[in-house]
Amino acid sequence: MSVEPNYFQQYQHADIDELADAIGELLQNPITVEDADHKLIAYSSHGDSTDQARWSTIMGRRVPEKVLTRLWKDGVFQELLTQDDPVHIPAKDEVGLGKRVAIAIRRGSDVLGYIWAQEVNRPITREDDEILRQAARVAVPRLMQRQGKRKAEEQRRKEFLWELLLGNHKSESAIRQKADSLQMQLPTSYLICVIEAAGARLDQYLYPLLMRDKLLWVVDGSQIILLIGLNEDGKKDVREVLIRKVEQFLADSLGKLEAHVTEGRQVIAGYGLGYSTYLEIVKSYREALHALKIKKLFPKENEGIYGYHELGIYRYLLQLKQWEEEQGYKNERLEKLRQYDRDNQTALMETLETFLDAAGKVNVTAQRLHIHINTLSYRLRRIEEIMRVDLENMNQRAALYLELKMAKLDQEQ
Amino acid sequence: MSVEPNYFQQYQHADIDELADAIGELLQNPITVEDADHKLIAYSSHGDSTDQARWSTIMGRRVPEKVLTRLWKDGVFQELLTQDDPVHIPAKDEVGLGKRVAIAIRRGSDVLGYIWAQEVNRPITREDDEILRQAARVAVPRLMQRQGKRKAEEQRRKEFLWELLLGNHKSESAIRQKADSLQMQLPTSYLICVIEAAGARLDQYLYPLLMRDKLLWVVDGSQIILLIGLNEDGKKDVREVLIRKVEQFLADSLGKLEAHVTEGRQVIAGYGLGYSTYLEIVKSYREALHALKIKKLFPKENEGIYGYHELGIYRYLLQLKQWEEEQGYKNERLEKLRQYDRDNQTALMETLETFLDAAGKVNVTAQRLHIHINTLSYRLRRIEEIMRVDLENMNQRAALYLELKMAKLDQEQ
DNA sequence: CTTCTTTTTGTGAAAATTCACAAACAGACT
DNA sequence: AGTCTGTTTGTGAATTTTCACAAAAAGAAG
Repeated sequence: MSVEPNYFQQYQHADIDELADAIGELLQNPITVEDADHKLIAYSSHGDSTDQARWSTIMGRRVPEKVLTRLWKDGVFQELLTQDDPVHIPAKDEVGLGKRVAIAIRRGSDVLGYIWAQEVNRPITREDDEILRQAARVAVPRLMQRQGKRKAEEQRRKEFLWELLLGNHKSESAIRQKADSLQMQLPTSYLICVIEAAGARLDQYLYPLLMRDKLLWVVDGSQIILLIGLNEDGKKDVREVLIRKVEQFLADSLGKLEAHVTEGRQVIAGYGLGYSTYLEIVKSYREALHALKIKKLFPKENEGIYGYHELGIYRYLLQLKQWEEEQGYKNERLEKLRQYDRDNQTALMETLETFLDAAGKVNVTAQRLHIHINTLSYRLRRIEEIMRVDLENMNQRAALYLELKMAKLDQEQ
Repeated sequence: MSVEPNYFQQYQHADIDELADAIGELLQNPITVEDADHKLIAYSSHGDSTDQARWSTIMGRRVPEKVLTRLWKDGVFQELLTQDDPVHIPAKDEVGLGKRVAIAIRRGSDVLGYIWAQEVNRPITREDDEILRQAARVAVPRLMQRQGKRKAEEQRRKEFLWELLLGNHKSESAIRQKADSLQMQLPTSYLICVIEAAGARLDQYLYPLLMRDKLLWVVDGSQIILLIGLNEDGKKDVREVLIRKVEQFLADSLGKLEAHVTEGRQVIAGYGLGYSTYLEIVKSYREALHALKIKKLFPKENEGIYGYHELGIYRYLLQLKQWEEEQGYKNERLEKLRQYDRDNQTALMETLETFLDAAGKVNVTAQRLHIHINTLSYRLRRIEEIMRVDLENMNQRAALYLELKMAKLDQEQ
């Protein structure tokens, strides 16, 4: 293996624009340098032939939204954010983007910006990768200064989010003012989503997602807390559709995440209701945490469910349980059935739970239990006798359902 | 109408035994005088021919339990307690009771005791009634002295019960001691039952019941609070059977009471769980009151239900409602359905409630609503669309059921 | 081993549920 | 008046549930 030359030795202390020109000379192609927020930082002056995307970027001092969206969609940024090597990108004519190569400028796990090299004068091959790698390294100190400010601001924003989550602010207008002073534009509507992973570094894992949607987020131990905006354009219907869209999106990506990361460790997520005033962020946060807690306690029962409002009776369960304990209420019916099961080595409790879970449908229940329908019918009659309940009565059935799930709380945990 | 003679003019200040003899002389039959607790107070010395019942009463200084039970069963005491006239009682040979006439000795609404006149030497006719009426009046002062003591004791017992109900005692042994000092034998197990009637004088109405079972009771405004004993003879099974018996009895008599007294005013009743230690009497009382409260709020839903343990989900409802309010949770689903009903003049809410109440049975629901089954099926599909719920899912169904009943709380009240 | 109780499975007929499809009706809007 | 939408009712067939009755299997108790 040959020793690679040090392409940018004389540019260690050069201006960032000079660096762009130098890369452009080496690759014989137009170069653009952006920060992590895709704001233009420098560009090579040499190139005369360029594409629509680069032209718009330079004129607007930022990469057009349309282009960014497309690149996120195609997974280009996901690649850039997770690897050190340059990424070769085919042309995307619909958004006026010619063929090019890009590399992330990174320091540790932080991405400070990107270098883009367009392919117009000559193709950029794998041999050129080292040039870009070195260029990315050399660009780091230059971007650090900018990043420093951004980081500090980011930090202050995160602190502000914590204040909001903990309910430290007492007036909506004060919140708006502080948000303005931090140059944050709070979404008109929002919800809080909390994701928890036992050992994984979630923020790293979620980086593409966080960057793409410019989400406001903070980390708390093994949890990451996201503020997700629901910007309503106008009518109420729109807002509802939007919420549902976000819910859909969350359910999708959280589902994927769960499936993806489950290499030994567990990922759980939950989100609260959507609100419009930021005094209520405390509620959304509390709701998200509650959903998370319930999902930990009843993983199977709440598979595919993330929203607090979707929890159904589980939303009440902990509260009810606590209340029962305070009152010192002892539920004899369930205990009697459990005792019967122990004495006779039967499975009436399981039968009852399956039956209730199946909303009283006998064939479903029998199938799930792998028993004959008449066996089920016999068992149900037996259960009614032993517990003295009427399973046809909705009040009793619902109460039993609640009691059963409550009982599982101290049984399994 | 002829003026009745004053039969007992010279006995106004005579001894109670002399009075018994005097009545015996007038009626030419054996006489027995008892207090309200059926303890023997006096008897005529004249008679030589007597029956088994009277003999046992005199020898035991109290009317045998067997005889009392029979007389309660046959409604004799109910008559005696509620009317001023003598009651003519046919012979009840099975308990060794010959034909006789009895009258209550009463002062105001209080029954102080009874005069019994056996019919052996000559029949006692309607003409003799006035003799017994006057005798009962003359006997009053004599019984008052005894009654005075009894009343004071009764008063102290009632005060003690109040102390128990309010949880003023901190140790079980202290409770037992005080009970002993008041010569009360507390049942080994018990439960608290509360009956409420708007305007009626319940204690008067329940007098026969209270007297018969020697229940401990206190009055609180329009409520009467009963301590009902569950004396278990031995095994656990027995206790359970006993509790069920008492429940049956309560349900029966309370049902009758409700049906009977509903001349404009409402009678409601509820009872708590059965306990064995008297520190827990507070719980049973609170439970009884809670059952009462729920029955007021949901009279139809809890018709024929009196026990706290039978309330099902209603047991949780108030607590949950309060929690929801504290959390500031707004239920949008139900509101949406209500709005739809308003906008389109439909009855989806009623349909949903009926469906849930019928435990998801379509034919029952359709019948109750007087609609075609397909209409119901259409409406249910509509409800699922509008509310975005899956009525087949037990969790959602139960949650909806709870929410619906909770919503009724602030809707109707 | 027999007897008794409890549990499981089977059969068959009546009743209820589900589903697809269609006709009729009412109200709102053009 | 015609159209559209939402609602109600009807029909019929496949499927499911309910109920009564009975036979078999398993385990405990004598």
